[in-house]
Amino acid sequence: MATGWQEIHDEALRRIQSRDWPPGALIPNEAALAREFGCARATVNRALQGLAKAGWLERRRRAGTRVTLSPQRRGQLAIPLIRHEIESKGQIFSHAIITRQTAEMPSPQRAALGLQGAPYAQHVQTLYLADARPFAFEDRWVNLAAAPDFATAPLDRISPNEWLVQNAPFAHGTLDYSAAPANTAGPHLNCQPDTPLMILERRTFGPDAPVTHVRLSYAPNFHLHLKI
Amino acid sequence: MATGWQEIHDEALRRIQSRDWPPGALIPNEAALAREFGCARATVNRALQGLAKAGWLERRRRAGTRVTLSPQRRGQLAIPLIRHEIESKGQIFSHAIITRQTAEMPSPQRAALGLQGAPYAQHVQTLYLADARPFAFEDRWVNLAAAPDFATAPLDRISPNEWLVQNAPFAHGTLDYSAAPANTAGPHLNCQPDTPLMILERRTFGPDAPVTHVRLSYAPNFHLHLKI
DNA sequence: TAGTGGTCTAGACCACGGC
DNA sequence: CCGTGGTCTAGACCACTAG
Repeated sequence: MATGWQEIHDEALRRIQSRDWPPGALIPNEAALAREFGCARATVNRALQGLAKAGWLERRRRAGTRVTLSPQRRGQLAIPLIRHEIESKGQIFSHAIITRQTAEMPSPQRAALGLQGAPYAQHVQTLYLADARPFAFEDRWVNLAAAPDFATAPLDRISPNEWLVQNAPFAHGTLDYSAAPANTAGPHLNCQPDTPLMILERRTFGPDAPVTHVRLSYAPNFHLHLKI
Repeated sequence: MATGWQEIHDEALRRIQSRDWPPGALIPNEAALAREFGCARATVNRALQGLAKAGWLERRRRAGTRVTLSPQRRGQLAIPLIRHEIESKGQIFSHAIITRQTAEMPSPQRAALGLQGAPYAQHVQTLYLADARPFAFEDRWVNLAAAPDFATAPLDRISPNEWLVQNAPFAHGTLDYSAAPANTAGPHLNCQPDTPLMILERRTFGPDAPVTHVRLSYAPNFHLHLKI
């Protein structure tokens, strides 16, 4: 049996899920619940704020707390390093640099990152392997203005993915998953050009400037798994 | 300029991202930070708990608070109703029931839901449309033992998706995205059987029993978008 | 065992926003 | 206006665990 604010959290969630507090209903205010549970109002507040953040409740000053009408569930998607993703399955991780060159960033990537002008960038194609079998093919452009040291990073020893995580901490970014034919990534992943693959396009922004644009083609049978 | 616990949260995050507090480092304890910011320890605690929950800090009693070595970013993936997903893009939502019949649940779905025996279930195939164009094709099995009223749900007026959300609140579930050829969903989505599609397999469990298994084939060009 | 974070309390003030 | 949730405080006790 839980005690403290978690107990109130769990009991409130039970009442919501059991429709004891039906969707859209106003629930008792914090002071009333504090009396009911025999605790301070702050303890109730903590419990209810958690439920509100999780989407079960909607709270407004003066108007009180209501059960969300159609709770929109949120999935927590962990974005691990590819190395960790592979090692957590008990497989051996390795990577191979296919091409690496400094060049002007092409238009599509420039546009995706919102870059003006023609910034110099480094283009790296990398194959990630699990137990020496292709896991994903990565086509990456790095804005050298935001991460100048990347030009001399020892990518034979540390993958571009991991180097950037460790050396170019970022503030925010976007992920975009879609399905597409393997096309030119096919040969690297030992599949036909028309094989459906999961594609991840990722844009990463530092505090001041865009850092990198990545297109990652996962080998066939890749699954993106979430719990809700 | 923020005030209160958010100010401390933001300042701490700035110190982490700027490597003022480098990865792995021990940061000052709560009492010291409370003195620095001129506030109560509870206020510092609230700020740091938020950063810990977001993965930036690791906190342990007696050992203190450390900056996470390789912060694993988490994406928040909202799981909207398909209707809301479409309407939020300014399109008109509609749906059409393709098939609907009560039958014994087949093995793959039974296994996915962990069901023993041969429970009766309802099998529904639904096409979801945005502006009268195919958006997704759904193949769903509903465990009638967990949601008996589904057998008589007016699915011509409310989609299976929405009916279940409103009438069979669930405790937890799993989502599984992958890429696959359209196959038999192709004709419904106006594409060739070999067109790559994003597939969502979803399992939903109520407090007591498994509720439903869904395989959703999204039309071409569907993108799953996340911010991190 | 001693230092750290986790939590609770009783009270207070404030911000918001129905009415 | 005034009831509601949001937050802060000062202090207290507890749970955990490194040393």
